[in-house]
Amino acid sequence: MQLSIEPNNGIPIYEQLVRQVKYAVAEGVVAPGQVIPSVREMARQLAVNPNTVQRAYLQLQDEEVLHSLRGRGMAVSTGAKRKCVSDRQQLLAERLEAVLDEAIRGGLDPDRLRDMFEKALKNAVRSGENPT
Amino acid sequence: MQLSIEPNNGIPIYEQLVRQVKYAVAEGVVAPGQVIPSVREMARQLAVNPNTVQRAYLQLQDEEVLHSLRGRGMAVSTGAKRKCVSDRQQLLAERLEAVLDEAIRGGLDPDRLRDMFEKALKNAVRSGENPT
Amino acid sequence: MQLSIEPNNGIPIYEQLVRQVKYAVAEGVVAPGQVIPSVREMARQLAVNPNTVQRAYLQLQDEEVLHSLRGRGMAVSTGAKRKCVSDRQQLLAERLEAVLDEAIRGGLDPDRLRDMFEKALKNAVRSGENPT
Amino acid sequence: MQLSIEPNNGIPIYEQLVRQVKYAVAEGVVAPGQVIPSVREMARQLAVNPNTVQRAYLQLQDEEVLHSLRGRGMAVSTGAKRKCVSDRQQLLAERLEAVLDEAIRGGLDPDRLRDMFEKALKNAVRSGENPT
DNA sequence: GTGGTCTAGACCACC
DNA sequence: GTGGTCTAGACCACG
Repeated sequence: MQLSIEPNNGIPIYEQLVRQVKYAVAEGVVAPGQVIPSVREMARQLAVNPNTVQRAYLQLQDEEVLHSLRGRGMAVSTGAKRKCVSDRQQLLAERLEAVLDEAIRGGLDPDRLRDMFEKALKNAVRSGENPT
Repeated sequence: MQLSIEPNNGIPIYEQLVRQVKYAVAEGVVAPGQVIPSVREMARQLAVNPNTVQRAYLQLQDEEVLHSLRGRGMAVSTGAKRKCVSDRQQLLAERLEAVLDEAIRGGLDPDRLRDMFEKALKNAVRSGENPT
Repeated sequence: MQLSIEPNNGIPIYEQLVRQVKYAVAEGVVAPGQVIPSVREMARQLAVNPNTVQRAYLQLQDEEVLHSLRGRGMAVSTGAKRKCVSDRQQLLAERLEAVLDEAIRGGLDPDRLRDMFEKALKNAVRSGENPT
Repeated sequence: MQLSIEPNNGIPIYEQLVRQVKYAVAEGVVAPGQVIPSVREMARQLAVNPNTVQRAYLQLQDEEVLHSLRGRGMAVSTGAKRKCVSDRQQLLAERLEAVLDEAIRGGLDPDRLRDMFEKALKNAVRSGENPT
């Protein structure tokens, strides 16, 4: 599991960690039952404060994506994959709707938005193919 | 010009004000040269601290959307309308692309996204017609 | 006496009036004893609030450049010309020194400043010859 | 980095702070990447309200001289030094020209101004050597 | 009346 | 600890 965080991009680091772990689970990069890197190890790899990693792991535990194996670390929970997949979809839907909602309230019409959507989609796909 | 702010929705009040004034200018609700409500008046209407309104107006002044008429109030600058319209479009495009970018990186395919887009768009339009 | 004020250039309007009247006196455009336009007339000509003109005249009275002739208006005082000439020079010296002082404290060396002075002087002379 | 502010000299405190930080950056007193004193620390040192310091830092952030490191403080941005050096020079040139412009319009001749310049320069240098 | 500045003190999220 | 936001209330200059 290879995570990458961008400090100071506006999104809290712990939040970036939470999302990326969820993505990794949803994509099957880490399978239920599998042990993930320790707080210390992860903090070292990402050059991040251990407190920050701890916070992310705690939140993932609250959301039942991870559970702790006493003395052995944190492991992906059973059922986490299904949960992450549907979470991802719902979160995305909410964010899309929030953006569109503001756009509509801001006076843009749906057809105009569809154009912008297709353009943005093309950019996003391309940048996904040629990661910076 | 009738603004509405939602406290505690995560977006700072002054930022909400900035956006809404820009939208009002973009939509022509207030025309260049026109004087907008005073800091105190706006603060009273929105039940918000005058300093918060002041901060929003100050930022709009920095962005050359407003300018102050000494002793008479703040007025919409010439050229502000064009600026606000293009700003709105660019901001929206960036936000759309950010969401889509993350979606693509998160493993969703374009057709799936198009579906979600249409659904979100329908919701947004409906909530725009029946404002909460 | 032809004055011109620029609203919203940062310098208070009443201050611009004070300076310009002093310049006019220093240059001999208006002579001691001569009556200057009334507050109302001046305010009308410059499209300015009469209170603002009043304030400027009051200050000029305090500085003994003008004095009021009961029922006939304000007139230039005897000795005002000499005073205005020397005031102008002293004010200018102070401002020059303030700028240079900050420049020195800001780390620029005298030779560098001399260059900038000559360049600025050339610009100022040129813009004085071809008034905008 | 040792700043000093003069309350009630007409220039807003936050503006004095902005200028002095820029000077410090231009002079290399603080290098890009370096973390500057926190809002609270600076406020304590200068016996000024933290909000006032905050406002100055915010403006410096808008001008891309500083950027915030979440939870760690404010740091000087890369490229800030070059920017500050050229800003300083341009600002000074503008102010010099403004003063000279008014002097010319006020009827003083260039040679007279050169004399005044040299005298003011001497004073400024001396006061720079024996700081009050 | 207007905008502009400043103080005092509070709460929050983040590291 | 840090920066960021907000409130409350004050004073000033300007028109």
